[in-house]
Amino acid sequence: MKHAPKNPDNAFFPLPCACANIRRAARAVTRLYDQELSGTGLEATQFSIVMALVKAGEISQGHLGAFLVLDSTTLSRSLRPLLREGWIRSRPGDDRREKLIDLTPEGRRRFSALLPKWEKAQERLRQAMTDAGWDRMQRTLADVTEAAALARKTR
Amino acid sequence: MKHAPKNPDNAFFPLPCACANIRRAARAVTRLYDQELSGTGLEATQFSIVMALVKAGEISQGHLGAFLVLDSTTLSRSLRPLLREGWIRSRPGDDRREKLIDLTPEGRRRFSALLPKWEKAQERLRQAMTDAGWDRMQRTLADVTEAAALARKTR
DNA sequence: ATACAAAATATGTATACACATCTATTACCG
DNA sequence: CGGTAATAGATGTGTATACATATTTTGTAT
Repeated sequence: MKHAPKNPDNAFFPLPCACANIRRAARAVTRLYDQELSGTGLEATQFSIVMALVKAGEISQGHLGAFLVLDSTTLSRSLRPLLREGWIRSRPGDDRREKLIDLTPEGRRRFSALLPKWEKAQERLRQAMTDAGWDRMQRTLADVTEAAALARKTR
Repeated sequence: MKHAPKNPDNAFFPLPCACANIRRAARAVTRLYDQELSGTGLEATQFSIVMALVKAGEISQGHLGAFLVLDSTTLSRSLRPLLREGWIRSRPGDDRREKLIDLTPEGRRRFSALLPKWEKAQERLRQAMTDAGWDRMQRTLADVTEAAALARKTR
């Protein structure tokens, strides 16, 4: 039969460090969403990028990075798989330093097709929390993102 | 003189996706802490690991991973820089499959020495939020970590 | 005692992310 | 207009992270 793992405990003692806590939470949530998105061709990160593009329409790499709080040079490489797999396309802007990113029609279609899987992940998380907890979370994440971005610039 | 960047807007429209939001928030917070920790020899992630070890004392790689919601195999490589730089040490456990991780005395000392920098980061974030917001955040992060871990296993 | 299942970690592979630095382009100032 | 500073993005380098797979060790059923 199966042996019990040595560590059955399931407690996530909060650390005093907000950074440690939020990173840990992000890993936990990412794992859940990735479990659901597995096999769709998109993982959590790229799903986020595509979703942002659905909202934003054609947008420069820099603006996309600013919105996602992602270094724009990081996007240089993060966008590659999406380009390779035909989700997005790019063209130079009027300002020829800029690169404008956009979804392909095919990317838009595929995104719609996998929305149900995303919703399932979202629903699973939601149901593991209270409604109040969920709302608090969304509000808090907006707050802390704003606060951290502000504090960093304020330096 | 300096030209204004084309994108002065500072709004982080929340996305419907909790995963996208928490990952974005984690990036924003990590950047802030890294700014403060810069030059200390530890970045946010490794700081978290060391802090966890301060709390936990000697602990197996697997248990450490469980606590941090980090795949234990990921730790195989994440611990390398800490070993290399003398923050931690390891030895085999009684169960010789296990590897027990512990801080070195030197690591403990260095950690204490850089605590003020960490506190400064924490303080900067805190002051960019309300007290209520801060408390809500800590509670929420505990909630969502627990919920995500639960939901994932429940599958 | 042996055989098989499960656990702990290591390694291969791919993506995620930041910062420093480099290049090309653009903006501004005199 | 010409020179310099600032921006947008690409690339080098190093860490972060997951999962699949391989290896070693341990537990358990017969």
